[in-house]
Amino acid sequence: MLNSSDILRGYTDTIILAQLEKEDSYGYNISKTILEITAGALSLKEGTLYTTFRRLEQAGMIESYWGDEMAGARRRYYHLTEQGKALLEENIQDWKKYTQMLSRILEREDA
Amino acid sequence: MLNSSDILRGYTDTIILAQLEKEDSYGYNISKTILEITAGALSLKEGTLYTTFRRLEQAGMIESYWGDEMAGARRRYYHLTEQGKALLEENIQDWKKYTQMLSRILEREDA
DNA sequence: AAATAGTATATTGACAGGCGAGGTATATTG
DNA sequence: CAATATACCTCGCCTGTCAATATACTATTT
Repeated sequence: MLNSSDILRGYTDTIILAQLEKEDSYGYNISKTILEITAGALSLKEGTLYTTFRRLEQAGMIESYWGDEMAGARRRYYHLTEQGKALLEENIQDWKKYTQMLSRILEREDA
Repeated sequence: MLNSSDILRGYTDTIILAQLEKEDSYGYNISKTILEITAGALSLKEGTLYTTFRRLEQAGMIESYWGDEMAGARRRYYHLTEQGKALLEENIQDWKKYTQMLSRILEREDA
């Protein structure tokens, strides 16, 4: 009943921002990276990924540009803006806070 | 941008089940308890609360009965079933797993 | 040369959970 | 008697996720 779609909800933004903090990247790559890190347990589906990019770009959190690959499929790279960096910091703080609260609610004395 | 509604999504069930594991309880009381534990940061809204009760009862995770209060407003108490207890255990394990994964994704070396 | 698989982006409509707004009822206190 | 607190319930909206679908280039196999 607790499924990964609902876990993801609210965190896709943060996950993407965190990836872009390391270096500029593109959809397919971010998607694969998350799959690797989580051993397949968490996957950003394409529909989610690209609608999230649109939302974050419209909000000024990321900027995009086309890569100059001479071979293979074209890639749209994303870059974290200053605003995006600030949002990431905020979201990570919030995440810590909420995790702690859920911990207080869910963890029983005997657990 | 990271709002509590999206954090909650997927966890309301688990939060309610966890409260009912301690003892039978009713909507208004669970709602207040969560507010207290989280110092107001997490609140189960009524719309959410009661639709969740319906869902969990239909799924056989909880059972309800009317309290026998002689005074005050009537209370519908909920009781955790064996199935519900099993689901709670499962959800808590999942929660730990997902938290760990998010931690791996979100926490940077410098953090 | 045709088929298959991998890389890569994008859009659409359906679905489900959370929530605001509305409603009902009882008890207490100023 | 008005306001506040306790207590329950329902309806329809909103938003994010996802399945399905489409496009296009490259490399490898048949």
